[in-house]
This record gives sequence, C-alpha cells and structure tokens, in this order.
Amino acid sequence: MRKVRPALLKGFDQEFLPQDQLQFDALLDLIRRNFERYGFLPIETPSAERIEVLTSKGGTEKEIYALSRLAAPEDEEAAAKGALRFDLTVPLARYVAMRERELAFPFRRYQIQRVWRGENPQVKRGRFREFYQCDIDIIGRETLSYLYEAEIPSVIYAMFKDMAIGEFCIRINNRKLLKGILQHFEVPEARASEVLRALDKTAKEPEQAILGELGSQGMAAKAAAELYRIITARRESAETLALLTDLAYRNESYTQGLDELGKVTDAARQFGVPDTAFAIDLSVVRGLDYYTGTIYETTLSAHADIGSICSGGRYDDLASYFSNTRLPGVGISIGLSRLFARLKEANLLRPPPRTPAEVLVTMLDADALARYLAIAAELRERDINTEVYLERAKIGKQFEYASKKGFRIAITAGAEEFGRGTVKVKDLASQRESDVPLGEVAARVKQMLDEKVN
RNA sequence: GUGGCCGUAGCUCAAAGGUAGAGUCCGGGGUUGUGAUCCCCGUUGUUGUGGGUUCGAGUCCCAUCGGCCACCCCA
Repeated sequence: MRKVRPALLKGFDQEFLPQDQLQFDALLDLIRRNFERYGFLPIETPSAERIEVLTSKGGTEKEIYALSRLAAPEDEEAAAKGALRFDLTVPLARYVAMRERELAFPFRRYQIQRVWRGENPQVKRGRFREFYQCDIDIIGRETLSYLYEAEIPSVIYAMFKDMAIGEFCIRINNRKLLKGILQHFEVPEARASEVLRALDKTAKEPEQAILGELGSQGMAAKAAAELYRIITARRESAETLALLTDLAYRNESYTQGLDELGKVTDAARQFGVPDTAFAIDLSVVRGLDYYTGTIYETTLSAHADIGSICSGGRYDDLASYFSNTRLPGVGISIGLSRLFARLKEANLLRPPPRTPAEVLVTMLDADALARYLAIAAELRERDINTEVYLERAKIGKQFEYASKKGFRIAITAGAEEFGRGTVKVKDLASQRESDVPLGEVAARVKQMLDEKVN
C-alpha cells in the first residue's frame, strides 16, 4: 500500500514530544495560576466566529482563514459564514456584548486559547499560523477606573517574577500623550500612524534611518531631531514625568495623556511594582487600531533580541461595533507559543519532569499481576503517580523504559520477594535498591520522593 | 505580496559527471531477575517532482513544488 507522507502544514507545526509538552504545560499553568491569583475568571469562546463579527474592525481579511467543507458545492463555499478567530479580543467584545446583562462588571476574564493568522510564519522568531494567546482584560460598563490600568503591571510583575527568567522591564506609554506630541509637531492626522510606526523602531534601527523616515513623512529636519530626542529619552520614570511637564505642550491630548501617565505609574508603585521593573518609554507604540490610552510592552533586560513578551493597553470602547453600551477596558496579551519557543531557545526554561508518573512497577512475573496492580493502587491512593509495565518483556528492557521515560523509582518483585513479604524499591538516579516490607512500600516511596525534592 | 538561500535515510550531513555513504536514532543480541557506557548484527532511499544535456546525472540546464531567511505586519 502506498503510504501517505507524514508531514505538517506550514505554520501549523507546533506539536511537541511529550517532554516538551510537559514543559509547555508548566508555563501555561504558571500563567493561568497568576491570572487566577488576581481574580480573573476563565472563559473560552468557539474557534470560529461569524465573518462579520471578526471583520467588524476591518483591515484584517488578508490573514483570516474562512471555513468551508471540502465537498462544498461552489455556491455554498461562496456563502461561507464562518472563519477562524485571529485574536481573542474581538471574540471577547462579541461575548460581552451578548451577555452584558448576565456578567458582573467590571468584568475580569482570562482566556487561553489558540488563534490563527495567515501570515508568513518565521519559526526562528516564534511566529506561527496557529498559536496560543493568553489574554486578560478588565471591562467596565460606561466607566473604568485608571486604577485597573495600574493593576495590570502588577499582574505582569507577579507573573514574570514567578517565571524566573531574569530581569524584565514593563515599559509604559500613553497614546494620548503621543497624539499630543505629534499635534505639537503639527504632524497631520493622515501621517500620524506612519510617524508612530517609524518611532516604534527606535530600538531596532539607527537614528539616521528613523530621522530619514520622519523626513519622508514631511517633518522638517530640526523638528524630527527634536521629536526623536524626546521619544528616546531614557530616564527614571519620575524624571521623565518632570521632563514632560517642563515641555508644557499646550494641547488637550498632551495634558490629559501626561496626567494619566503620572497617575498610572504612581498607582502601579502602590500596587507593589518596584521602580526597577517598570519605566516610561515614549517609543512604545503598539496596536494602533485598538488602544486609546495607557499602553504596555514588557521585555527581558538581558534578552532584548527576544522582543516583547507581553503587551497590551487601554481602550475606550471595546464593543462599539456590537453594542450601544460604552464598554471601556484594559488588557494584555501574551503570545504563549512565541514566548515558549523563544525562552526555550534561550535556554531560560526550567527542565520539566520527564514523566508525570514518579514510580514504575515492573512486571517480573506475569502471574503476579494482581499483586503489582495492588501495589500501584495503594501508591495512587496516597497520591503518588504510578504506572505499571504491562507488556511481557525482559526486566532489562523494562528498566531501560523506566530510564528513558524518566521515572524516579522502580519497584520490582518476584517469587523470591513475595515469599519474604517484601519488594525491591530502586532509586533510578542513584541506582540504590533496597528490600522493603510490603506494608511499608507507600510510606517508603513517599519518603524517598520528599527527600529528592530538597 | 517582494528579494536572497536551500531540498540526499526518521534526524544531522558526506559523495566536486562514473557502484548512494557515515554518524545518530530505531530493532535484535552479548545464557538464569536490573537502565544511561561498551561490543556485535540488522532495517531505512523513485537523491522533492517533471523534463532536458550526456555513453553515464545526487552532481550540469530548464520548469515546478516545498522549506528557510529578510522586508511588511504583528504574538
């Protein structure tokens, strides 16, 4: 029979060997645990949504995968109603708009699910067509206190501290402030997004390249240089605020943005985020379509090349396309697939357990199966994850299996041991083996496992 | 979508126009009931696909498909 070549689809290639999956799951669990610590509630939404819901914001068709059956007749295909979601924010907006009357506001939810984008994948940078996002958002009804904007850095801080992947910096900026600055430099509205995009590259590109870009957007050389200087000033956040206050640009957007930035950073400190972990950074631009106020971007201090590991911001009205109620919100997103890929590449992840089970009960004598199963049952009763080797195989092969899979303890017993009322308990790492009376097996295994942790 | 690089065993790669190989992995063995080392044996290929040049093509030429990288954008 002709075999089908086992192969994956470009960009749909994130599957792991069990050992890597365990490591991935550990990272996911850590993120979830921290979200829950702050009282965020879990939700999931369907993988596919109505096309008009997904495209309500416009401009994203290119990367959206539409749904259609393989055997669909042409007319049906043309009428495809559904498509795979490309982020978790649009589905959230739809979700909240649909359930406004049942939810408790401010609504705090976390969502950890896959999303799909038809862009060119770049494996080395952790970019795929199917990937996990971990989002938290806080949605208010009509109003939402700036204090929630200050709470977000606190969640980020707790989470990445827990991850123990080195020093990181939560860089904070404000879209209104940026808008005010551009207004001051008389950048026309139509050119604003191009200018911001250019400023967003200050970390990657040399000054000359950016000044050139600003010039081609119509800025005078002197103004461009001045703008560049302000945007790239790196100071303690208090100093940056003082500097911005001194500039005293006279427009509403600037004044309001500066006020918000001051209040949010001040409050973040009260939430316990140390000054070493955050900074005001005017070159952070982020999500031009979404955010209207505070924006965040987090990077690792020792691994700038990894880029942003978590980003988000405040928006005035989440569900304006779906509801008349004004729903302001603030949230962040972690690209988990990307984060995992990059952290693993940089060797920053803790090694995972090699198997979820700690004990392997070998089968030396198939006739004694009942006794092996009884030992395993007793261990599981005591919350010790245990596997029984059920294939008839030479004992050497069973130990090889135990070693490869990473069990910590193997239990072996045959007629000889059972005759004495004992079993052999072996620590696989140290290769030490001892006889243990049947009644004490669980207690002894538990003791060995506890010792190893310390 | 635009530009550059690359397709040989499951994986990493040799073979510079003349019989397709190595390492690794995987499987078996090294006499009674103990794994990571070592030794022996073994499986694996329409050289991405199609055409052309040649006595002869993995190698040269053309086309095509696939992959990687950069740009755009973003997680």
